[in-house]
Amino acid sequence: MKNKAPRKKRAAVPAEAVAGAEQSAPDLGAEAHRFSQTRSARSAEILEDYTELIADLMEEHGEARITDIARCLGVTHPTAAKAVARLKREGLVTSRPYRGVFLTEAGAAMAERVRVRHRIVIEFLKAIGVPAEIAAVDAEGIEHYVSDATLAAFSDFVRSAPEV
Amino acid sequence: MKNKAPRKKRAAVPAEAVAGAEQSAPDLGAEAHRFSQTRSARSAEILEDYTELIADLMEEHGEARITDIARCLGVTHPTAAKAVARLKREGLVTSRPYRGVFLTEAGAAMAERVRVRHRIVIEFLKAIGVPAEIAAVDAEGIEHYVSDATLAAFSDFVRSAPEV
DNA sequence: ACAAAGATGTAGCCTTGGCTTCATTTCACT
DNA sequence: AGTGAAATGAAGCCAAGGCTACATCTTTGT
Repeated sequence: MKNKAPRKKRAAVPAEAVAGAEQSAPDLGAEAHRFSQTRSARSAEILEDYTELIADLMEEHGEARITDIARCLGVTHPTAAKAVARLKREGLVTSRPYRGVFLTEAGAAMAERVRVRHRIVIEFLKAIGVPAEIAAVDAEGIEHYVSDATLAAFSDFVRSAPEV
Repeated sequence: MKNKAPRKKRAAVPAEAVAGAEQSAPDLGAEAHRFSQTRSARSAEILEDYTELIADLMEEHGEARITDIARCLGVTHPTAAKAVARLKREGLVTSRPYRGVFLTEAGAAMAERVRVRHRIVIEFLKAIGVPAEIAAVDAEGIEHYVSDATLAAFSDFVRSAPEV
């Protein structure tokens, strides 16, 4: 074994002197930690999108079919099927061969959370003057990265400023 | 060839009756299109993160080293190296073996755009009452999904409401 | 000058999210 | 009831972003 423990020599970058220089946390990795969180959110994005969509489809038709899911998301059906398999592994949905997809309790709970968040983000964007169509697109990406604190701020804003 | 052209029978879901039912566009795929855009943004996220970070590091030390990049992002060095290789392929950076990484003009331009956007998003979040540390984390994810229109709205808001 | 430490490179593996192609099952309709 | 279209499944490919392990180059320090 050669390089195991992290050492530092040379012009080791302080890591606080970078990018988020407004923070004073002296621990190496304040930066890194932030990005880690973002990475986690990133991997949850797709799960959330599928879950939300499946909830919508179930509400509309009582079931969500792979083909519909795929069409709504703009992907091919094998892609949707693979994602559903993953959702199943994670315990968010159930499905039987050649049958539709259904949310489990956990899945329904997640869908509800996601839907609420989604709605708030869209309303908020419109409230600050973003055109509805653009708000719809942006919200699709933004929603996955909005923390509870930020969501609360969005919500407060919408409530306190009905028109802008 | 069997299933080639898309046909529809049975209970084909209208695709507008779902999720974003606020739009009236009758073309199949209004939904899908929105998600496609989000997917594009998703794949650009990492490029933007790296580019921005490299700009910061270059500003601080005149060069960006793989190890520093990796540490700041909280990934291992081979991961950073692979990403840099991709950035290089895309013409955003240059590098020579065992030497640092440098932004090309295109890379510097992207970094500048990203930095401006990043700053606006953070200022905006703080302006609506999100605590600074949380704003920093959320901005890291949100920034990649903010359209020009939304960014303008953010910017306007910050200017018109210095304190909240 | 040289040895050790640190930085970089290389190879290979995993997972995920895309895709195409082809096989199989269901379903709607005559 | 039977058939053909549509839906689902299964296999296999690719790129990207992670990782570990190991090899090699540079730099530091004595």
